[in-house]
Amino acid sequence: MGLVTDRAPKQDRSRATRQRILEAAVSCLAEHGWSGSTVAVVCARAGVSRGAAQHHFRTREELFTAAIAHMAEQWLGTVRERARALPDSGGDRTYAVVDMLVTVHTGPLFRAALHLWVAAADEEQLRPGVGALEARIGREAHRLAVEFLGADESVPGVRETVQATLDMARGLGLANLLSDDSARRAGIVRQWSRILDTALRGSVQGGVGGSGRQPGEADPEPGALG
Amino acid sequence: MGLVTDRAPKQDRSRATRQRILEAAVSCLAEHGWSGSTVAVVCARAGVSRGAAQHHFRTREELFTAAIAHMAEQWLGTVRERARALPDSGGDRTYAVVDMLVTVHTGPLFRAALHLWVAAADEEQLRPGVGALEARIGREAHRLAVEFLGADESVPGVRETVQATLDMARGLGLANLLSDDSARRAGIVRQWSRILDTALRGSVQGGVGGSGRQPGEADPEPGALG
DNA sequence: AATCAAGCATGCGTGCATGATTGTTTCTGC
DNA sequence: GCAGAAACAATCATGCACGCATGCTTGATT
Repeated sequence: MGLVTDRAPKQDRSRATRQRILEAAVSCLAEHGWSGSTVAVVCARAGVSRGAAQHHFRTREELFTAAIAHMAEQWLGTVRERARALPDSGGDRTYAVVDMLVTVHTGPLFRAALHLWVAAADEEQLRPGVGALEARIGREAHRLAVEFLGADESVPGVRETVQATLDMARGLGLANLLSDDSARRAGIVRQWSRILDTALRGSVQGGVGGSGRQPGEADPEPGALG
Repeated sequence: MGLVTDRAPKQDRSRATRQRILEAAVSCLAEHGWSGSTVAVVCARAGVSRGAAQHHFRTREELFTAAIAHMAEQWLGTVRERARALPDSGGDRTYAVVDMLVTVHTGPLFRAALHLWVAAADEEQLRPGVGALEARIGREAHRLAVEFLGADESVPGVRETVQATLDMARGLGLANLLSDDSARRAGIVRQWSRILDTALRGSVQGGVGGSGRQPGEADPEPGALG
């Protein structure tokens, strides 16, 4: 048959090392930040040489662009995994959902994404990739939060309430960066879930200005993951 | 009299350039991030040579340590300035306070602090200084929020509600990093100010687990500024 | 078995940021 | 007015990270 037009990656080893490099990149982002995640550091963590990384990704930017997509996959898997452990219904479920949302914003994946996020604010080369990650993760996070909470977005104010919950989770994840914030966080999660439960039941509703948003059309929500 | 033991900075020019370097450092942090804020860049923005900066701050770390303190001063001034424009009372006041808190988390000062914050998660040399900034700003932010909102922290749950508000503001500030998030933010601020107003009036209260915190003893709240 | 290409490792050159050194101007004290 | 120190400027030296170019190893094809 013809030549190697299909670029068949029959070498399983190649894909394996590629995966190792990507996972090492994400880990290094969480542990050493953006500028600290040099290709040499990533390669050292992956246990390969710099030449290997350069074979798979010509430039550093290309490497982390791929790592961003890798992170999105990991995040979706994490959330779906944790979602199975949620209680079926009742007031406990609201707490469980809020706790889960906040928890996935305090893990290593969120740290990595946060580093990328902040770095992308200045490094122009990162903005497109991180922007795509942000958009995708944000939409998914909001969609899953609405689903898990059983919220009715056709009720005015509910959408904003859910968004506020996610933004608070991001804030808590940010607060957990430097020091262990788990003690303070626990109390906030409890209180927030109470307030959220009350708000979603209809006590605190009301149209938000003249927005008049339809349930279907989503405004982009910034994404962050844990 | 004796020699220059008192280190009297009689040279006004010296203090002036020092201030210019510090302000340039903060601005560069907001615009170029941590690793992008090289001393040469800061000096270029300040309009001085690298030697001048090196005269005032021997090392880069020393420069940004001083810049951190400078930021804290600026932040306090900004908040006090904005606080004077708050309405006296009524439901509008809650909205105005929330809006103000969120606004100061979307400005250049918050961007600079955010960059420092994230950088300090990895750069060990930055942690003490940024930790102090975080502690001071966090305490002040919480104290001012309680004061402006007229919240009664002796009521169980109120403290956590205020903290959650600040964490949400931080999350909104983070969301505003890459893209202009003002439209989405406006709706969230409106909705949350409604919920917060209801929560602070006593509808959504309740002890937070077995924390049993006394009103006086503050747990450290992470700081962020705008 | 031989050959060829992909996967991978090693060494080199360039550019940049930091810190240190030296030189020049400006102010202060006697 | 002069000496001395401080403020500031300019240059040098070291280290690091990236990208490239070369060479070795492994697996696939015939």
